[in-house]
Amino acid sequence: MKLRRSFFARSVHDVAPELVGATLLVDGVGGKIVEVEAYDHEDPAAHSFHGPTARNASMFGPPGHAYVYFVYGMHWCMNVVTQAEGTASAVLLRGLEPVKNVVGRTQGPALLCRAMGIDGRLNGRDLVGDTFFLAAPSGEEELRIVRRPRIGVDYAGRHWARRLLRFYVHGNPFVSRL
DNA sequence: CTCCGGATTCGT
DNA sequence: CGAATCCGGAGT
Repeated sequence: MKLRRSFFARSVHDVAPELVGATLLVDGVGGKIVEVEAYDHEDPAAHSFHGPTARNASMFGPPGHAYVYFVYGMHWCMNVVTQAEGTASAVLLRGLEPVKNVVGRTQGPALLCRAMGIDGRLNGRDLVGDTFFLAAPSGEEELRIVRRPRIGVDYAGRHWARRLLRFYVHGNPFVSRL
């Protein structure tokens, strides 16, 4: 079942864990999301924390759209925008299990984007579409979800750095790190 | 306008 | 642990 707008128009804390197990399709390339991180609109680690800019504009846009950003001068990372338009929270995709036409490694936010052919062209694109969308988990398989602190956000301060905002499938080999 | 450093990855 | 390599955001 394709995920609808209403799925994304909720708190990022509800959406993030539910995205684990969902399948992402990008122009014929597909993979199952096995690791994500939640970025709350009040989180100092969120790119939206200091207000809207040209770079993070799509985070402030309507839910169910992609926020794709360029980092370290060489990598693309993709987020799924959640909550109401104007409330900039998003879910970073960090690990993906190849399902269809995926070439290369998918462990880590940047490798995932490279393997799926995701780059700046998809920034701001609607994820509730025909060739670009997310599908809910089958429901048949049992998913043991692990909650852990996020990767690389120590600068956000103890409180936010320690929060369990990283979610992944227990034991899945496509999770970026243990 | 300059400067710092990052939601990373890879090689040493 | 440092390099690669770009640009947003904060400070001067």
